[in-house]
Amino acid sequence: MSVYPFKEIEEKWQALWQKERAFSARADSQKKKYYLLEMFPYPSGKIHMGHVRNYTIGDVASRFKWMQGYNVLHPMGFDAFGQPAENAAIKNKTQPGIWTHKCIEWMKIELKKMGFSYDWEREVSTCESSYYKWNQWIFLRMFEKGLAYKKASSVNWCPACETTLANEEVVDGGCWRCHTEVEQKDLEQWYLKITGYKEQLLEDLRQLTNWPQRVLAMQENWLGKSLGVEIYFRIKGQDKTIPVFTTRVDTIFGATYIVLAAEHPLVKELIGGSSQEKKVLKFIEKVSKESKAVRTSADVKKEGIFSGAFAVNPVNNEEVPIWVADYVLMEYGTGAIMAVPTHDQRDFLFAKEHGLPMRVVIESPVAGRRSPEKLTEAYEGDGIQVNSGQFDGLPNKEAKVKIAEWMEKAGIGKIQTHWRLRDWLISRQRYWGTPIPIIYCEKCGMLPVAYADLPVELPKEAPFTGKGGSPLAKVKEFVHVTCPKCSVPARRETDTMATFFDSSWYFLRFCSPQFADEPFDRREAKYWMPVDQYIGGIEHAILHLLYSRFFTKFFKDLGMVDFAEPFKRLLTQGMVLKDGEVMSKSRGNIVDPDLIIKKYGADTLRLFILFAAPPEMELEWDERGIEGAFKFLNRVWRLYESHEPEDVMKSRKKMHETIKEVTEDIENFKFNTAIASLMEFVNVIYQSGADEEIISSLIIMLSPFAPHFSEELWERMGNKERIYKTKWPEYDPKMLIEETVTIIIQVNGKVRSKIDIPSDMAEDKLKELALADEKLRPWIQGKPVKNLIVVPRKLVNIVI
RNA sequence: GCCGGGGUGUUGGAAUGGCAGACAAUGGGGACUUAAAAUCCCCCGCUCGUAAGAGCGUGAGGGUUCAACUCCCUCCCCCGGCACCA
Repeated sequence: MSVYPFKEIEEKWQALWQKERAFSARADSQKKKYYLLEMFPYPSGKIHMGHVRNYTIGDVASRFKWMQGYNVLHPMGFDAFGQPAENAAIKNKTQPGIWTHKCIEWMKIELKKMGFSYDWEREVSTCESSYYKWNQWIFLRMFEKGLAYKKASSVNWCPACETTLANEEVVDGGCWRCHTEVEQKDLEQWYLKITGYKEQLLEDLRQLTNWPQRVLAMQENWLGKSLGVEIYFRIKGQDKTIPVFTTRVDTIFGATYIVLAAEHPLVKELIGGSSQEKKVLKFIEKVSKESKAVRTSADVKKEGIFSGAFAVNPVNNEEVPIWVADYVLMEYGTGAIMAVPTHDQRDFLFAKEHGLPMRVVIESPVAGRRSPEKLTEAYEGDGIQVNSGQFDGLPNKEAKVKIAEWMEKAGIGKIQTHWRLRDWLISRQRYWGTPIPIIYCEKCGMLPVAYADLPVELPKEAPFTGKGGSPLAKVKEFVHVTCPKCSVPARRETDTMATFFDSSWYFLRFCSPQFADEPFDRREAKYWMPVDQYIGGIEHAILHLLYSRFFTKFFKDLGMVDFAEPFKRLLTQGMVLKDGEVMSKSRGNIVDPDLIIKKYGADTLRLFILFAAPPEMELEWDERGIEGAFKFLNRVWRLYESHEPEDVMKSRKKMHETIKEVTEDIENFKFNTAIASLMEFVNVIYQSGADEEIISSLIIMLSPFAPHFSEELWERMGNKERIYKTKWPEYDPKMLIEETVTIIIQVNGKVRSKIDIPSDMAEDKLKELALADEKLRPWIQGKPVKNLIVVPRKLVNIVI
């Protein structure tokens, strides 16, 4: 088989692009900028198909924008801090820094083999002190503003990684990295007050019209804003109230008892001296030994005990018993609930178990009025208010608002907004991360490191073992400092920052990667930002994208940027599957991109991965598809070797059509159909021949997809200028106008005939022709024509 | 349960409300070849039919329309996010 010499060609052009600094970008206010960014990788040492897909999608867009005359910023770097490097270093008895640098070098080689058009002069690695210095700088600014703070609380703890985790890093109750079940631990830790931006984070989602719906939905879910009412239940015979929180204030008239969490501080006061005291205390002790998981598990029976006290429902002054139960948790809401057994399934089960009263207050439009005794489960749906005083007869959704407003006015409740979002825990008890720039002095307390003293360098060596707390705490030279205020011996903070801190602003650093005064040069950022197109995996839909949005809003408040959202458009590419499953080491179904490059070349791999599915959809790996892409490139290669200038009118027309389609498709990231159009174009050229112009346009349009291949043919055709600098072709709209068009003729919407007519034929004439069509005779003969619809240049529908 | 995205040939996937299945993969046939591979050309949704052709067909059922994969309603299934959050 004679195949084109892809190996030589690819090596040749990769070297030339590098030598010519082909894709280095410079801010230029005269030129329209385009900032194209793909999520930078963690330097594992090897690229996988997910990277190949992500970066190929970006590369096509980048090359296309260059050719359209944009000033393109297309940088690449490495998210280089993090646990895997530390674990690998432990395993291989080396230093994470050494290991990481090696990985970066290997990875760069692989990325270069793919022919990606990066501006390598802007490369950054987050593990360099020239980068993490600015993490510390940002942290200190946040500290000044009260947005970085330390507090003791119950935190997520991964016992395998021996470190804390942010809420966003807990997936299905397990560590996002190693899936070990996460425990709760009481620790004093550093937090970032992301909740200070919750309203904006939610509000600004509406600006992000070019983000995928599902990402917006996931972020909205995560922020979790819910409207509710805090209701005050007076305790009978006492001058105290119990606040409860509800999102279903429409069911308040059905609240027949209230429940306190076992840990609720009021419990002990309520039972003091009562006959119930001993029993309740015993119950509390029992509950305190149960884990949260058991208490909130759906299949474990809810246990509880009557406190002996009563409260008064403020809407109807009804006395209701106060219970203590395990299914109510102190962490949620106020640690106390109003129980509406008819309209909340948890309360229903509890009430049945303990023989508590029930009252229906919302009538289902389907089932109608039912007595509580007949209920087999709570009705949690919508309906009409009953037994609800002046609100009877209202739809519950309406009543919800009215009741809330009425209660607030009467001073018996307060409308409240609850959020799911919690502050971001950033302390990690690991070595390979940015040191938190804080000093503790026995006299002066907690002090920030002075800006002039940044960076706080991560010591080159530390006794990291993955066990036994922060490794930095064991490095004496690191820990022991003198207090910057009073000069007595003091010690440094020894936790490091979560690595998501590093990646929350790297897109800004790329604008001015060597800038030495601040994290980024404001003027450069003003020119390049926001990112016009961001591309990455859906797995970052919450974590990284939410944190980056938060940082951007913070920079805006500091006056460092003048925009609130960092990423204008977002594309989340689908995963690469093999045999219907995600490619992963543990499944053993990985296809190594390097082997494919060796066998077929990078251009073939790029072409296949773009052709096999639209970017945002899952892609099933198919070796035969690779063959197909390879065959296509060879077919184009032979075309160049032997094209004949025959009667090329047909090919020329097709050329203009193809330019239109490919241009529009690339703009809309529909690369699979863009490639399909190019294949059609080649098929037409095989039939009808081509001249220089036609071949040139084909090669140019192919170049974002298969850049080495196209560059080579372009040169062989005698062009001096590189193809990556060539102007993207434009089509002539006149060439798209057909002289004759095929008209579909339908009878009652079914295709019965087709005719070719001059495209400028008058409508009346067309109608006449259509009605006279021989093929239609059996269908319309003897039947009156009721209606005749003509869609110009497309079809005629005869309604009979 | 709530929110979001999907469901089209043997397969990956195409179709501003206007010829369903572009382009490819698989399969079949032909040309070239001593032969094979490669290459070039042709065919390829299902049913009936020698054929011409007809009927059916985009998860199911309704609706709107001259015309529905596309818009509306009800339902089923798959994927993802959130969830005993009061």
